[in-house]
Amino acid sequence: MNRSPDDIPLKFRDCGLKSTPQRTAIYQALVHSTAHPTAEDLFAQVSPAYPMLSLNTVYYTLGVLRTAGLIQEVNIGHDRARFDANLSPHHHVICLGCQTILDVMDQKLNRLTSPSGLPKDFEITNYQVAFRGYCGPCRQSRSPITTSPSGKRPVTP
Amino acid sequence: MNRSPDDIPLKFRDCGLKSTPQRTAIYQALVHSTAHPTAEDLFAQVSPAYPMLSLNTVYYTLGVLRTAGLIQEVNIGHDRARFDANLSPHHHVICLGCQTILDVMDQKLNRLTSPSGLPKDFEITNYQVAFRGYCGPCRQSRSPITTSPSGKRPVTP
DNA sequence: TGCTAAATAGGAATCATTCCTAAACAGGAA
DNA sequence: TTCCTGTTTAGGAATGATTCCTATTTAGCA
Repeated sequence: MNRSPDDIPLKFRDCGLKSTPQRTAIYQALVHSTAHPTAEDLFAQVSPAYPMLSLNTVYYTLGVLRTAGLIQEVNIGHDRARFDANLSPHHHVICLGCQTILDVMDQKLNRLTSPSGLPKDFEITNYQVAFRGYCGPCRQSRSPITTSPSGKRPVTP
Repeated sequence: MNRSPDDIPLKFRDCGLKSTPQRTAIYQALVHSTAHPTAEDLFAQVSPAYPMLSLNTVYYTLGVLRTAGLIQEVNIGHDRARFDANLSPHHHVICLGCQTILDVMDQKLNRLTSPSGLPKDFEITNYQVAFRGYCGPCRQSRSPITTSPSGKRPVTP
């Protein structure tokens, strides 16, 4: 029996989730994106095909998918949640200018050893490296730094 | 001339910031904490000494200090911002149970090389490793996993 | 000592996210 | 196939962190 990795309804059933058109569309949009979209982004993307779709449903669905382990939440700031259907071990590069998130699949980074000086009973389940900086276009338009208190600024660790 | 690292008004002036009692108290509270407090935490901590203090001022002050490079914002989720006055290169261990953040000063982690497969013109200014898992107490009270859609769950990278 | 721009406090506004609820629906049982 | 039941959906309202607006106060310089 041949189960394609793109058979989303099947994947849902494997996780004990009901398969609905909305749910499938939302998950599919996320799987086909590398942009780490927000709930609103996904809503905008799926809405045309499902005019009755509610943003609520997007949030609910993302919660269900995350709980099922089919997607993960990526945080680059505290402002809004972004999501990623890429479950293979990977890390992120974040542009502080345009907030773009790029995936980094670098095997070296997947072999970091547990850090020293940790409480003995702390159990690490996973880790992620977040590289921050500026992409080409943002580097250029960055000369006149507007230093408003609200403006984000890079701080070297 | 001897300038103590604890002379906060002096440090403020060095950064071109005015020194006010509220600002000093907020910064001092953050410097003396390793708990990565939220704005509200700091407000609660400083409030008793400054009953007229407004939460607004805490937010404004944190923005100013961040822009000045005296503190950094730490994000463990998108829910609320947490702050850190520890500017030496370090990383974080986050308990997914109680949301505690521990500092990790591990020299090995400060020598990661730039990841492969990055656009040539991307300029990395800093990076941070976030280890996630469960501290001792939270490991114990975790056996019956309540899998509600809203509940956070670890996802191995 | 006076001036001026920055800082403060308070209230209102914003916006992502969650909560609540009734109607619609998927998937198993009969 | 049809029925039943628990899940999912949509919409509206609520929540809560953060920001905006503004008048008053204050730090630090001339």
